[in-house]
This record gives sequence, C-alpha cells and structure tokens, in this order.
Amino acid sequence: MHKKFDNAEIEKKWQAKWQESGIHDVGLRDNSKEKEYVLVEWPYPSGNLHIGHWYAFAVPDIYVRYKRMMGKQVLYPIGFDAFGLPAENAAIKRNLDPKAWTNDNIAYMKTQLASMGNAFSWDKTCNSTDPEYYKWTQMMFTKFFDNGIAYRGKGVVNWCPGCNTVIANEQVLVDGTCERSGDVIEKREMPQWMLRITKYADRLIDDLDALNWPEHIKEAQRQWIGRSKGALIDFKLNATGANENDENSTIDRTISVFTTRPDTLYGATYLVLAPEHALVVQNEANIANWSEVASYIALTKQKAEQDRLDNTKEKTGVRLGGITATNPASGEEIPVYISDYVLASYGTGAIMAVPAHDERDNAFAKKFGIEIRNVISPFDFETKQHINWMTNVGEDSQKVLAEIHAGTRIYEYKGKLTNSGEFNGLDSEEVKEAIVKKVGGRMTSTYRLRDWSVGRQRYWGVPIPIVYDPEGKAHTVPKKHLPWLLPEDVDFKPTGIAPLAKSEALKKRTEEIFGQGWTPEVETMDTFVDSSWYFLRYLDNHNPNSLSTLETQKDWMPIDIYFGGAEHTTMHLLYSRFWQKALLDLELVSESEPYKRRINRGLILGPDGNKMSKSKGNVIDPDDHVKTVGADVVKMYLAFMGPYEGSNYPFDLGGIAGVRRFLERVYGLNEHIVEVEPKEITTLLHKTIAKVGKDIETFKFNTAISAMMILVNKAEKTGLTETSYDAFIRVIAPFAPHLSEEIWSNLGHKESVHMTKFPEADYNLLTDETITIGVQVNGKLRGTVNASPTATEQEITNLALTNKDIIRYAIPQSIRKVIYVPGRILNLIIGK
RNA sequence: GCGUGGGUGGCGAAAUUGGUAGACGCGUUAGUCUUAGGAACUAAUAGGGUAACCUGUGGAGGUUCAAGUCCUCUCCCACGCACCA
Repeated sequence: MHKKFDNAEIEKKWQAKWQESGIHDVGLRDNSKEKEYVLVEWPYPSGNLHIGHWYAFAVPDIYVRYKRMMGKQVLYPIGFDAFGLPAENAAIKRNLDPKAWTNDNIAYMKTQLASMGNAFSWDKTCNSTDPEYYKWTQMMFTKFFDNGIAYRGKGVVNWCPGCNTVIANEQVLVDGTCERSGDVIEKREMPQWMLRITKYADRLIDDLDALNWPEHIKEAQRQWIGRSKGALIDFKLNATGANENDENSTIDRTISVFTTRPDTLYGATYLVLAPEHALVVQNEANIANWSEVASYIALTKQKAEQDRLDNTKEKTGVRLGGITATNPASGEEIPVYISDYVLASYGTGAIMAVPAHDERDNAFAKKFGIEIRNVISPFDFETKQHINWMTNVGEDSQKVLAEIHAGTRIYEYKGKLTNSGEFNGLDSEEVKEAIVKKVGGRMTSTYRLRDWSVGRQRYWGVPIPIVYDPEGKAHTVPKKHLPWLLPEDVDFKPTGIAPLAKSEALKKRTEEIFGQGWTPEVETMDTFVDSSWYFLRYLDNHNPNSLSTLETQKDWMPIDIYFGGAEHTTMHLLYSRFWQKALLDLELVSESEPYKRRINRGLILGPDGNKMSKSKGNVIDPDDHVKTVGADVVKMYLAFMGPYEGSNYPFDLGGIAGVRRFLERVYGLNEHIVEVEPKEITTLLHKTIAKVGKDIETFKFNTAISAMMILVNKAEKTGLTETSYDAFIRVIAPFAPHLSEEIWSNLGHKESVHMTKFPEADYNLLTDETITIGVQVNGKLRGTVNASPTATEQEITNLALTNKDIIRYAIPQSIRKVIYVPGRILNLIIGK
C-alpha cells in the first residue's frame, strides 16, 4: 500500500532534531567503541553542489550510518579544498575578491550539504584557505626545506607569450593554443619549487603490497611511478668539425644514457638526445647544421608530451652534423640525432638506440636509413633450440628467424647474444651486468615519476614561506611568524610577474621582520599540497599547538576507508602517500601509510553520456529533485543505480520514481501488520538482514536495496509482525535516514533509530524448506525439480526422471553419467 | 600513444565467482478501479517462431559435462596522463 509522505516536512523536522542533539558529532574519544575513520575527498567550493557531490557524500553515508549502528565510533568529516584556479579566474573575470567569492560559496554549499542529512562529523571540519589551516601547510613546507625535501629546481611549464605568464594545462586547448589569448603555447623550462618525491619512489611502490586496495589501483600507481631497472652507460662524443682540436672547445666529451637493455649495447647504431638536452645547446659551435637543429628544437617546444610519445605518428628528428659518438662496446663511431620521442625528463634525456630490438628506434632508423643490426637471437645456436615463444609463432619459424637475423623484423624479447664480440652465445638476461662492467657503466633504476613541482605563479594559494636575504639566499620563515599570511593588496591580473610580487604589504612585512634588502618568495603552492594532509587536520582541527598530535593520530589513523574518484588514482593518492612518508621521517605522524583501504566510485556522467561540465551544459542540479521527491529518495536512487565501485553511469532520472514508490510502500507497510506472519516472511527478513549487511560492507548498495524491495513486495501480500517491521526499519535506516526516523518515532520509540543496533540475522532462520534445482541434459536446461535442501544426488535424479519435460530427453537407460552440483544443478549426460 | 576500467534486453543493472542468464527497478503493452490520471492494483515483457523448439552476454576461435565468468586474438567506449581539483 502506497502511503504518501511529506518529505520536506520530515527532513526539516529530523535534521533540526539531529543538529540539536548533536548525534552526528564524533565528540571525544570513546574507549568503549572501536574506531572507524571514513574519509571522502573534500570538495572544491565551486558554487553549488551537483549530483556528483551527492554521489560522493550521500552514498558513503549509508556505510557510515551502518557502521555506527554496528557499534563503531565513526569519524566522517567534511571540509573544503578552497584554494585554486577557479576562484582566481572568477576574480579576474568579474573583478571580485577571491576570498569573498570562496567564502560565499562555502556558506552556500554548507546549507546544501546540510540538506543531504548526512551523518557528517561537523565538529571536525576544516578549510584549506583558513590561516589556521595553512599555517601548518607552511610549517611542514619549512621542515621539508630544512631537510632537503623541498628544493629549488627546474621544471617545464606552459608559457603563453600573449598573456605573458605561465598557464595551466587546463587552459591549453587541444591545438596547443591558449584559451584566453589564442597564442601558441610554448614549453619553457623555469626555476621551480620542487618536492623530492622521487626519493620516496621505492617506498611508494614497495609499501603498496601491504595495503587493502583494489589491485588495479595499486597497479596504476606502480605504472605511474614506472620503476625500471637498467644501466647508465657513458658514450664518448667526438666533434669532427673545425673545433675538434681547439683547446677552448666547450664540447662535453661524454654523454650518459640510460638503458633497460644493456645486453643490446652492440646493436646501438646511433644515439638520440632529447631536443632540450643541455649538450645540444652547449655544442652549438660544433654542430655544422645548427640552424636546422635550432628550428627543430623550437618546433618541439610547441608539442605536448602525449603527442611526442604517440607511436602511431611518424618519427621526426635531425642529425647533429659534425658530431659523432663512440659505442663503448664495439668501438664503432655512430651518428647522433635529436628527436622528440626522447624526453628530457626521463632517464638522462638521452638514449642509445637499438633499432633491431626496439620498436621506436626501429621506426626512426628506417626513416633515416640507419643500420639495423641484430644482436639478440631467439635461436640457441649451441642446442639448436628455439627459445620460448618462437615455437608458438603461427608462421614458418625458419622464415621469421631469418628475418630477425637480417634485421628486417623487430625482436624485443630475451635470447642469445650474437654480433656481440666476446659475449656471443650468452644469455641476454645473464650478460647484462658483465657488459655494463666492461664499459664502465653502472646498474641503476630510473623512474617515470618526476619530482613534484609545487610552486605556482598565482595569487589564490598558500604563500611559500620563504624569504631571501640580500645575497639572494633562501631562508624559511620561522614558526613564530606563521601563518605567513597571503597579502590582500594584490592585483592578480596576469602581467608576466607573479601577483605577490606586486604586494607592497608583503614586501614591507618582509623587511620589517627580516631587515632591509630581504625579499619575499612570491610564489604560492599547488593545491595538491593542501589535500595531501587534510585528513590529519580533521582529527585535531581546533588544536593551535600542533597540526595533529601523535596521540590523536594513534586513535584514528590510518584511515579505514577512503572513498573518492578514479581521477585521483595516481596524482592525489600518490602525493598524499608521499607527504605522509615524508612526515613520518620527520616524526610528525604515527603511520607510514594514510589509507588502509580505498574505493574508487564510478563516475556519474551527464544525460548525454559525457562527463558533466559547465561548458558542456550537461550538469544535473540535485536541488529540484530533493524538493520534489526528497533527500532519501535521491540518495537511495544514486545507491540503486549500480555498484558503487564501478563503471560510469549516464545519469537518467527516469528511474527515480521507482525508489519514491518503494519508500511510500515502506511507509504504508504499517497497514499490513499482523499477529502471526508466515514462516517464509521471517526467513526472508533474516536473509535480507544478512544480505544488506554484507552488501554494505562490499559497497554493493544496489543489490542491498533490491533485496529490501523483494522483502517489501512479499510482506505487502502476506503481512508481517510488528517485530519484523521494527527490524526492517532499522535495516533501511542507513539508506533512508529521515523517513526511517519518522516511521520509528510513529512506532512509539523515543530514541533515534540511528542510535539503535542494526538487527542481527538469525542463522537458524536462513534455510528454505524447498529449493529448485535446474536439470540439464547434455548441458542444456530441460526443466527444474523442487526438492529439500538435504536431498541426495540419487533422490534428485529420481525426481528428474519422473518429470515429463526431462524424460522426453533422457530415458533412464540412455544416461551415461550424472553430474550433480549440490543445491544448484543436475546434469544428465546421455549418448554413446 | 601509454596506464586503468568497462562492453549483458528499449534503459540502469543482477548472476551465490565455472553451475537455471536477465533478479530488482525504469520503460512499454493489456486489463481493473476511478469524474479524472503523469495515481494505485493485476498480468505480460531478451529475440525469432502458431507451436515443438531455436538463437542469445561487443566480435572470432578454444578449453569444459557445463562459459557472461577461464585461455588466445580482435573491435569499440570511458577515465587519467603531472599547472583543473
């Protein structure tokens, strides 16, 4: 029976009562309860909540409420990651104060968040733009600086010549132009504040093993860090031009390359340098075709890294005229090229190219007519055996082998060395170190991961707490001067110099504190810094003396479960893990890993199947739906759409009415209360309790809801006892917190339903009296039989053979074999 | 291009992890009730076929008594790729 309910009224009433009684606050530590720290990624206050925020916060709230009803003390905080580009852009565009814009947004979003009715721990909240928050961000930065983790390095940025400033990747259009000025963006190397995350690369990979994360997330992190083991090998450079014998020649006579395949050294028939490689510019005088080289370098600066690495595109490059290198193994003189498929940021920015055994080198060598020399053979000449995969090649293996030996087919695997002097016939894996030793190289690892560039030439961020003495040496701002406040007398319109450089107040403050001639750092921090430690501040958000005490951390850390978006898999998650480890080394935290468990939620797409974005105009505003159908319905519908951890769902409001109907039925179920209910209802109730609990633990809220629907459908027909209804309301309470509270109170309870215990399933009540078993004949389903769960194979077979659907296919005499899977299926095999 | 995930009815999905494919919900169709319905209730609903049956989980092969699930190859889609957060 449907019974309409006034969602607006119910929500208002209970939200007020919850707030008044403070039942969602965590309060002080309760030693009688186990702790559970549930973290959701804090939002950027962009202006208003969209449906993605609901998905991100309201659905995990089911888990939070369930855990509380299971007797845990649960921390479920929320805050705002409020520094960032959008505030600054809004400020530039509409001439607003970024601080006011941000604070207005936060205030509005807080009221919207309250309308969700989540069990947020509002007593533990924070905001990255609050000086009481960012003073700790600055304190940690100064510690990092003192310990060599933060340093002044060099990084590549997007430079817009039109705006005369650095611009974000986001502001670069696909064609490589600036979204604001339309100018072609140039890659420019500039001095940058960096954090030495690469020093932690091995720990970041190795510590993944112990984490209870989905394997795919761990793997994505491993790939992102990209550890590869190989060798550094020096090649001698020769200038064959006029300057060769010049004492004053600036030529650097060796170049170091990184390779994962030192075993192929004899096959290195040329070298390739990244166009940005320092040696190229330094050797201008030795390079015969300098103008050609220079124009190629200029062209490279306009290319995105992704395009440079695109293997489907034709390789380009320029040979350095007048320069050669000596292969340290074979002693041969080989040509040197520059090409954009080699990146300055990876390895040493230079490679030895082995075109017979590397696809990219092969494509390049073919285009430039360079010798391709086979040095690894998949054929063992001694034993006359093909090695591993060769035996599986569908083609004529003799032909394939001949092609490999002739250098007309690439072979990228291990094998036996050939054309490699004294190493011929040896195993490619075993010979690596010997070759490296012969040429005076060394084994090492390199990483795809680069140090984290944290400085930004922007206004709306945490000021980097560094000042420079009159000699230009950097010093940290002492702790007593923190927070090192963001000045407000700033014009942040882009003019080519950092906004903070225009602040008189900052300049004056610096001189007053440190003395004449001292100048402030004018860069602010990347916002990923703020979100690298916020979960620590939640724990101790009012503490003026510590970012978070070790005692508090020991209570709550590591985070039991971290819900977030897949887009943060590599960057945010890696940065914050690094931050935690860096803090551990400084003895500021108690744990080496911040997140015990991580779940990436699916992505809610716009109705058109694209990612929601304001520019595409496909953003769904949840407020209207909350008004018409209610917060419980919106929340439950989102939970019902599909598994939480999973794929992407185009948001379609069509189904929301079904959830509303369901809740109306739940509300009307009190009209079906009976003195005695059928046993099957009791069984079903206990099955539902067990299933809902299990599904919440595994974030399959969708099937939990479907199980509750099945129970309600049944109970409406047969009736249920008040005890059962009472239990069911507690089961649904985490999903529909407002309505369940209303029903609970109507049932005469004084205490909040959310303060009660989640029901326990009685395992004695879980077994059905009869089960249905599918009967197959030769693997095809031909009928079903009903039997007791304890029936034997013989009894089931006998039943099947009296069933006329089945007997048509399988007469007893024809049965050759019987396969019985208890409680599931019976397969009768007939025939010869 | 590289990395990660995914492809099952008209739609969102489920499938006890190798065992009755499509639970649950939306939508649709027919009927009931109603002054009325964009309400509620009842029934049907993967496709083909009058039926018996046959076909069916992106595609092609394979393993198995049995494949959405395992193996090989392949096509397509989404997300991330370091200054958006």
